[in-house]
Amino acid sequence: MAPPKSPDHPDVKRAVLDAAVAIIATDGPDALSMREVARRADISHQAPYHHFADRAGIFAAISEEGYRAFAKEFRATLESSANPLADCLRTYVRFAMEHTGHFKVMFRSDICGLATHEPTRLAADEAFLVLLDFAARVDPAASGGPEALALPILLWSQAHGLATLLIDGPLARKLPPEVTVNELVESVAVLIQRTTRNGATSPD
Amino acid sequence: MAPPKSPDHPDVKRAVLDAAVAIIATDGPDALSMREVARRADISHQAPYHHFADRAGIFAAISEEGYRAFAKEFRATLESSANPLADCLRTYVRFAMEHTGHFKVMFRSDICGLATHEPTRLAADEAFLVLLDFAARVDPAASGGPEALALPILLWSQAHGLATLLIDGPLARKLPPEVTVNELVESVAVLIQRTTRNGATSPD
DNA sequence: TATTCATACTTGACATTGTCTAGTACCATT
DNA sequence: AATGGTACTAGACAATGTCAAGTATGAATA
Repeated sequence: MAPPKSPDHPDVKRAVLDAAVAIIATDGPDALSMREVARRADISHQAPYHHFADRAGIFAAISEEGYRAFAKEFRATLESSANPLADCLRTYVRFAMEHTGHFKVMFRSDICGLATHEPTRLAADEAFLVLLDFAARVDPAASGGPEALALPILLWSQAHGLATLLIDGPLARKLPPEVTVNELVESVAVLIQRTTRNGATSPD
Repeated sequence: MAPPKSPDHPDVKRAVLDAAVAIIATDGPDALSMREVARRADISHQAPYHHFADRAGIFAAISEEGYRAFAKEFRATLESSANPLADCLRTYVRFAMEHTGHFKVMFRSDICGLATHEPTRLAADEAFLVLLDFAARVDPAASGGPEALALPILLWSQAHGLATLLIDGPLARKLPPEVTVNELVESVAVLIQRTTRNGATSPD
């Protein structure tokens, strides 16, 4: 009846993570308990403990997964785009909206597990490298010197601010359908492009 | 039997705070629950809720109290001392050891209530001003300019590092009695004094 | 083929926690 | 003397994390 379960097919672990991500996406990380996760995954209340030590373990796994997925998607966009600024902003926002559960954990420093979970930290480092590449692509001239972090941080802040406002800020309820979200991202990208123009590699 | 209880004698509120501080000092902030606090204070498990909304409310009150007491003690030391660097370091460490419960909450940004509790933020601001005065006293020349924060932050870091190592770090268990703590602080003060000498107001 | 054994999971029980509700004592008004 | 608000007590409840014991399954060994 049920799919086969073996160490090679750890679908229970997957189910736990999926349930956790779903809970976090709708009710936030604070609403997550081991028992609630088990209930949603339709397993016994003890099953999650065979894969994760505790809540923190689940959070760490989710953020690790999130960092990896983010780095992958972001890099793909970066490498295939002729207009990295607009496309990467779009990717950032899309990631936050499509992986809200991951996103909400990744940037909560108290629960993301960066300090405690080694693989999570590695995944985050990798994601940060992609961000640096992105900034270097936007303005190669600014990638040297002591203030090399200024541009990546600015770009990151802009994307992150827009994304968080959209997924759980006041902006989320002020916009009707998803179509307008794309348009919004589009126009914001144009604005950013304008303010970053001096020194940036403009294709014209 | 019991002392009189009135709005002017809120000894229950005091008892709650004292019990909470005691718990935190020995077992850390995470060990604090509303019921445990009530148990220690020898009151009903609901009594704390008449004075504090929840755990966070207690934490905020404790850190506020801590910031105020710290500012007071630190300022007193600063104003009466001929050798501010050594004396203030001593005061910082003494405060951390005598008010460990407060201290452990004051510097846990996730629970100290700085972001949510207005009076707590005000108390913290006041304490920070005293720190700036201290740095200005150590080296008046460094108090102007854009990097005016460098010295206060350095001094703060030194004192804070020593204090935290002493109250719950590995250093805490490697030192036998309290007498040697004083000697340790003394010798560290000498070292700091030496490294801060250039530009500092030396009394000789 | 039968035995052992570890892993993955279920089930039940328990103490603890936060919270809701109702009740009591006291104090100040009126 | 009646009223009403404040400070607190006391009991019950659902939910959580955790401990202990049991079951199934699949691989290793004999």
